[in-house]
Amino acid sequence: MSGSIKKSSKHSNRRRFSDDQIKSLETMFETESRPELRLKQHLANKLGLQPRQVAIWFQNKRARSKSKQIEQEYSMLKSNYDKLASQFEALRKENQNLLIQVDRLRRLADNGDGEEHDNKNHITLSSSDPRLLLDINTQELCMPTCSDLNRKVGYLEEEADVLNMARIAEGSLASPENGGSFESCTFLDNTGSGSQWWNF
DNA sequence: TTGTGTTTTATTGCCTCC
DNA sequence: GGAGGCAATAAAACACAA
Repeated sequence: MSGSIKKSSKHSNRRRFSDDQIKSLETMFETESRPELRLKQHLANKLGLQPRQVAIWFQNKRARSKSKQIEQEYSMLKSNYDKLASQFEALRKENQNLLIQVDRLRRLADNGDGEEHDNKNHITLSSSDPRLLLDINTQELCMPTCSDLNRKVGYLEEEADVLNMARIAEGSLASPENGGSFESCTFLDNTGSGSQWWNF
């Protein structure tokens, strides 16, 4: 009871600082946020305030400044987080679409429907490109093995013979360095696991 | 005018440093 | 142990919509 009255009387002569006082305090705060006692006393004399009031003003100002800084850091972190979240979402959707495609291809492979089986483990993704194989078990793209390509090469050789015959008929043979040569394929550098099918 | 939310000044209690 | 800083809080002053 008496406490509140006492407190009330304590604050009875409180006044807000004038604009000039605030301006001077702000200016000083910019150069020194924790001024020494002597500087605070000098500032108090200059502004007609108690040194204690100046000390408290700097204390409160530091608190305000700190919370403002925390607010700014928070909004920056939130903005970064939002960016990452949207990137993650885009990647997630892309991954989902790819999984759907893999699933579709696997079903086609299971049905033997349109896709060509090179052996029990692989299907070709493109009838025009024998290098693209999908491993049915791991769902990963992989390099063809010897057995994968044996029949494919035979098929292409037959096709090439037919073309050559046609060109001979037209009087123009294809140059040896042109077209269809497996040796020119850059992906050979990446083959591993003993798939040295290019020795054929 | 008044109720309500925000800002500013001031107090209190605790902690650290010398 | 005293001085000074900080966090939490009180309360006065202020802004503003209804």
